[in-house]
Amino acid sequence: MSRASDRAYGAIRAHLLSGAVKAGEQLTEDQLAQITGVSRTPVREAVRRLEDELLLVRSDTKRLFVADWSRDDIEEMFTLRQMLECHAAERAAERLSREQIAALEQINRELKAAVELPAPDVARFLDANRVFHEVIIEAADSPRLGQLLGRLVEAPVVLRTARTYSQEDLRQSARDHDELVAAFAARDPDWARAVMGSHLRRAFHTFARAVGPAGSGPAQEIDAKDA
Amino acid sequence: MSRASDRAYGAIRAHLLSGAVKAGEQLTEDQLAQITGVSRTPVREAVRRLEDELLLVRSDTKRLFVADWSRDDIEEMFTLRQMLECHAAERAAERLSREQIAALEQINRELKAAVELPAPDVARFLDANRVFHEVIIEAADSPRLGQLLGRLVEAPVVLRTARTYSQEDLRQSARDHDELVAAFAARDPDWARAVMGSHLRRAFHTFARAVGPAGSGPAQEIDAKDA
DNA sequence: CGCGTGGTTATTGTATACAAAACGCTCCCG
DNA sequence: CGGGAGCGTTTTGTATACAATAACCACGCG
Repeated sequence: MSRASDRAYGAIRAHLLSGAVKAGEQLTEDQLAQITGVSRTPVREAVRRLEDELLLVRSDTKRLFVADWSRDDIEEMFTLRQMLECHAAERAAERLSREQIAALEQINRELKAAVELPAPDVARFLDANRVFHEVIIEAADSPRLGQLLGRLVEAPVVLRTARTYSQEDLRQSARDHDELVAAFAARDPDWARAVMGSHLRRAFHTFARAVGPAGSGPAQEIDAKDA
Repeated sequence: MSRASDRAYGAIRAHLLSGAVKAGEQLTEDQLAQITGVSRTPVREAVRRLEDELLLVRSDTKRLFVADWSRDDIEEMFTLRQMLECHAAERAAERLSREQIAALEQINRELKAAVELPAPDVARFLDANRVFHEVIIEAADSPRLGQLLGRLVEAPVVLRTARTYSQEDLRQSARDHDELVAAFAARDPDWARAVMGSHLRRAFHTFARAVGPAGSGPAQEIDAKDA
């Protein structure tokens, strides 16, 4: 995409995930323009993308806030993601080339390496994890499916709560990926779907544990007052 | 939303669906600004929304074109919509109030009236149909689900091929809606899901029939040359 | 003392001018 | 005759100034 609006997007996204701003906090386009070093025009474009990804939300009167995800919001997101990504895994099982399957194995080796260093490197883990899932979605060969999933996987919680992963959580993810690869190699769509389903559902519970039991967690109030 | 960008969105959308422009044709922001009577700034915002809804697409070098849906694109869209809207129907069956179910009955009466006039009034039919589905999605109480479905149902084919509906097609839709209402009244999520599934899958075949057999239909080439 | 009301400031929305990039054409060279 | 480099034109991207709207605050009235 365009240079300035892309830089703005990346900079704002990094700023949000860095934890420098609290959920529910108000932001202004001017602030973001200063932070990113570009004018408000590309900032507005970047902000629209981040709104689509639900990292930012607007109040009823157009004021801009950092999104605040409740536990129910997270569950809803994972449910939708599971529905779509199981479908993707099914299609991928029928379409992945041998080379792509080999690539997935390689990516998962990298992922395991990130888990097993003296201490797990969560950033590297997340990166490999993201690429792994992207390859599958790509192989599903359904552009709109990819577009819809793009929205969901950008959820803020993913990075925010990353550090609450235990090493055992990470290891289990790697094992899930291994089994996914096995399902792909066997060209078994049902198997792939099932593994993806449990993989994502477990991921939800890992996140949910960090946020708290059902019914708790931040409330998504955007009254423009409680900023 | 904002006044000018909203007017631009509506005007451009109407312009696209009016058939005044051919699929695959190139558009420029200036043209659209003239048509809509606002400056390029709100036009660009409107265009971004229409890109999200896949009514417009951009070439790899940012040129803007009217989207051209192949038969496979349409099938993909319906498959995703079916996946998501079946889920919505399931949730709605557990959540619809008596008042909402009564409202659905009323909407479907309106829909039947549109079908049975001396000649069917397709515009009225589509309007009632849209409202009917919106009520269900609303009742599903899943904001992101609604957001995702919003993308899909805006597909250009819906209005473009509307006139290819036979009266019998419309009557069958009305019967499907009746059965959905029955499933909701019975509070039976499985029933609701199943009816919604067949309803949408049949709708796909109705559309596909208009476009032609598998493998045919426009190709989604966006090489910026064939405009 | 509560609460609406007017004015003031902060924030978002729009228009316009300019910059950057891409397309298409011509012309030149092999 | 084909291909590619250069240049003018078209189209998109960005900055800035201004307009419209919403929040805030203080004041006065009941």
